Amino acid sequence: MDAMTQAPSVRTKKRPTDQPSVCSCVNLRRASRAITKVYDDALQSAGLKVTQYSVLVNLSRSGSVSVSALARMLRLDRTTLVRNLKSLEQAGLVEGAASSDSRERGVSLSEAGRAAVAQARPRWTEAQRLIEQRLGVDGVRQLGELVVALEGMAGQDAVTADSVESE
Amino acid sequence: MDAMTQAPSVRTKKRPTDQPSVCSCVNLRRASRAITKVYDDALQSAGLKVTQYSVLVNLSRSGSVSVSALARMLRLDRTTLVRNLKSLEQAGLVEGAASSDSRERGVSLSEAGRAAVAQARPRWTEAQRLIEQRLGVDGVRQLGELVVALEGMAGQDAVTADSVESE
DNA sequence: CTCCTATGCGTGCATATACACGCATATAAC
DNA sequence: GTTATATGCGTGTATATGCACGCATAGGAG
Repeated sequence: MDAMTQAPSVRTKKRPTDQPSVCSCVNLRRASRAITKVYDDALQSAGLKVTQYSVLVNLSRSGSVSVSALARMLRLDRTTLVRNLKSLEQAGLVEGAASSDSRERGVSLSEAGRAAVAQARPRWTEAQRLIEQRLGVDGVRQLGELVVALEGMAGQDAVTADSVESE
Repeated sequence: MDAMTQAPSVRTKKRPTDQPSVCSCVNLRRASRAITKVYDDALQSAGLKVTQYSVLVNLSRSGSVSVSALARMLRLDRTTLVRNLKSLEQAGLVEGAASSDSRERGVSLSEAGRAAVAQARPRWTEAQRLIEQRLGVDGVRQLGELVVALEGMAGQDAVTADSVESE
């Protein structure tokens, strides 16, 4: 019986028990949801989600960039970024920018966008502090290594029906 | 300059460079997206996403349960689970079940649901193997600790405007 | 029985994520 | 110059996520 959630022990009926899953993916997704809530709560008074803050900060450091370039920076699917940018543009935090290549659509921070980042930054810093306090410097470092290891798995997954059922 | 993505070093222009972000939340979200792709790719031949497989496996272990109880098991927002269940029901993998409490809606695996789990399990196992190979047993264990630490942060966030701007 | 409270459920709304497509343009090949 | 290829973009479709609400019922207080 390979589980998927609660690893061992008994079912205590009510208490969530806070046991990690045996599935690394489920664990990572749960961790992601939990930490996202911490940051989103912190940034709420600035009217931003952490995903939006991430986009804005990157824009503030890169100046005018194409959508694809920004997506690469954020390690985000380009089409996902297109949607994420839409709400930021509607909110007036991001504006269009010229580009040499006419296929490209340049985007950059608006004045309001810069103000939003300035207002949100201390809240983000506070969330960072909370997390480091919780995970420890080592935990934060391990997390960085985790990302690098996992993002390096792209492409050559090779989990075909053959590799599972035949041999 | 607190970054948010690429920590130090130079911008090489094209190579993604695979540097972790300085933001733990961004790192965790990136890791989550990456690992989800590994599992989703593995489960694709079984026609399931890892999120769906997770629901089905939990159902297969719990038998008939209420939506709320299942949400607690999965550490998922109840309303999120309601939507996730919808597609599984439409696919005929999950069916309704009776319940003593008439407020509750019982759900359980259908025969097709059990078959889907049986078909998907080896693929999931293979994905687990891939991940353990990549992260090492230690990495997988640290990941489990990470989840527990982060899910324990619920509630008392206390990142108010005061705690940041005033004091 | 009636009222209050706790619990379970589903929906509206907003955002995030990614794959499959199709459109447009820049570039290289001839 | 025309054709083929590569690159950049946005949309349709499907799923995931969670908050704010409102509805309904179970259980206890009176």
